[in-house]
Amino acid sequence: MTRQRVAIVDLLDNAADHLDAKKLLEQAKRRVPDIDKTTVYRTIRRLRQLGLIDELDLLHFRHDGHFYELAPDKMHLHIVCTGCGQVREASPQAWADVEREIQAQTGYTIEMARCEVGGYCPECQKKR
Amino acid sequence: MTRQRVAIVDLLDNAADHLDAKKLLEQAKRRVPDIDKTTVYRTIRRLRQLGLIDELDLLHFRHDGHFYELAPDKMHLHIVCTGCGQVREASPQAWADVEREIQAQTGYTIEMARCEVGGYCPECQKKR
DNA sequence: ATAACTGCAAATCTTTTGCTTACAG
DNA sequence: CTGTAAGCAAAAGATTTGCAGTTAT
Repeated sequence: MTRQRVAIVDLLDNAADHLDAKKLLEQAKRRVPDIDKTTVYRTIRRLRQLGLIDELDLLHFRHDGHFYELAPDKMHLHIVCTGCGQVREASPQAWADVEREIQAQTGYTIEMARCEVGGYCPECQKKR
Repeated sequence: MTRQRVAIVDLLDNAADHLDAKKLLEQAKRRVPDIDKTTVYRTIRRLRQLGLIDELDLLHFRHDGHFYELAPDKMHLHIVCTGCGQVREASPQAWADVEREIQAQTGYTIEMARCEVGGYCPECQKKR
């Protein structure tokens, strides 16, 4: 295992918010100053192929690139505040039902799901 | 209303599958041969700002760009077959429940949602 | 040893911007 | 007329590829 990979995985593991490739690179540089963006992208791709991380867009609220997070064992929903851009996650209570219904309706087996919701957080609702 | 806009809106309106900017350009060229990609992108942006079309990624199964569809009145889920890439839509039955639960859980008001699910369609399940 | 991993530069792809000309109301 | 839209070329941002040198096992 190389130092650069350790750094990237570690960052994803301990990230407070969702990271995109640029932030990942910036922060990894603190640990491995010579790390290149290519390595970041290559590592992301591997981890994604292995199913270890998930890719998000967060509704492109900030930019058109992608964000990454360690693949959770349970499906969850990302909710982006259209006012302040803050991202929250809702627990997957309802998801099991949705999944069952989709399977019944379409005959598909569900392997993965990305659900991104936009709305106003309680604070931003007051300001309107 | 310009000819190029009519062409683009018309294509989105009558599209059988989901279109990305490139396909939109190709197909619009049949009607307005000199139309430029810039016009396509600008029109897409306007329509999106007006809330008339929705942007999808379809889990980036084909590429990292975006797909567009006329904004439906009811929320629905896109389900992409991981085997053959075919896209289906599931009706929004379950969505109302999910939405209610998210609102209760987080206090957010929900303005929009994009839900993309990956799995295997019945045909591809047989082939495995 | 040797196969996998890295950095660097250049290429590719999608989308945006600046500017000048053309068109619709 | 007058503002809005179109086309063209060039720029910008995200991601990938080719290649030669380096590192882990």
